[in-house]
Amino acid sequence: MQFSSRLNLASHILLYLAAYQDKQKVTSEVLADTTGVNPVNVRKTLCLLKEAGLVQTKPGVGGTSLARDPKDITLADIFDAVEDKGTDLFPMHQNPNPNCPVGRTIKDVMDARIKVLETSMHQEMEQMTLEEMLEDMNHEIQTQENASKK
Amino acid sequence: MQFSSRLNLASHILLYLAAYQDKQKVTSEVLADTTGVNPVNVRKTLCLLKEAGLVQTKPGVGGTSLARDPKDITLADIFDAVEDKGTDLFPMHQNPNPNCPVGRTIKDVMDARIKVLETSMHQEMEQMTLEEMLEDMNHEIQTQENASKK
DNA sequence: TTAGTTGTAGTCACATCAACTACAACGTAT
DNA sequence: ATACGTTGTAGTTGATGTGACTACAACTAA
Repeated sequence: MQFSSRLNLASHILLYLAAYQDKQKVTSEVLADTTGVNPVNVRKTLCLLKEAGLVQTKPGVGGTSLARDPKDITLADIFDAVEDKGTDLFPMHQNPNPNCPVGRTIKDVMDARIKVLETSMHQEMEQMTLEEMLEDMNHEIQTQENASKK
Repeated sequence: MQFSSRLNLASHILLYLAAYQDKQKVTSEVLADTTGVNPVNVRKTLCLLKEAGLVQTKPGVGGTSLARDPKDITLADIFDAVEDKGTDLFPMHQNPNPNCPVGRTIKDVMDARIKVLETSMHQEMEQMTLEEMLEDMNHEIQTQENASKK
């Protein structure tokens, strides 16, 4: 019915890094605090981001930082890093009847269309950079601060 | 991580109806046979399709038929009928820290982007009609038959 | 009244997810 | 050298969702 919350979690982590990595050491404990997610799960997600070349971590000493400039990280990169590419977005029911013409061809008919949907969604995500998201976030924070001053 | 198989199941059912409803009485047993899915679950999906005004069923006597012309049924109609519109495609992690500027704003930043993705996918689905899918399927069946004759 | 069907409640097994415990491996500071 | 804080990872637990299935009331035509 839906994806895991990992895309949102990973985006949260990367935005936090973009905003704070120069000001403090960002450990999995720190990220667990801002995200409200268990530090172990933070580390699991960090592993996926590291494998995808989006962050660097320092074993032993601790701390994580972005491996690329925020303008060179897109939501598609994050999606590909944390979502399992092997599983279909819309899974087929398992045993369509091969003796029925419809049962025999349904998979091909649906797969072609689902692929279009996935490609379209992926292309949209490629247009969304972390830098842009950071700007949006800062603007949002400004708006909130101004509102609370009044 | 993924949707249920209901979109594929519902599409299978509607394609079967489009192909066979004039030739035979299509009961949930018949649909269970072509889809390989339990008749009870077929009926549950049929209920959703009926509520959405895509099919008609005859209680007592039995049998299901399309309530609209295949060219007036899109994949978006089917999606809306069987997928729960209340739940988000990408759920947010539950407890982002409200005392952290990033935790406070992450939901707004992500929601805006996810909405773009969902809208884009929905618009693609609106372009895909059942009639078109039926043509594709018939073409596929033809291809298979020609291949097996040789 | 009988037969076949729909509509729906409820159980079961299984898979996935996220929280969590536990601990080995690592690197720095003292 | 060793103590400390951290990462990386295995494994358990509880919650949730899915699909197969049983059971049965309600319905309609013959």
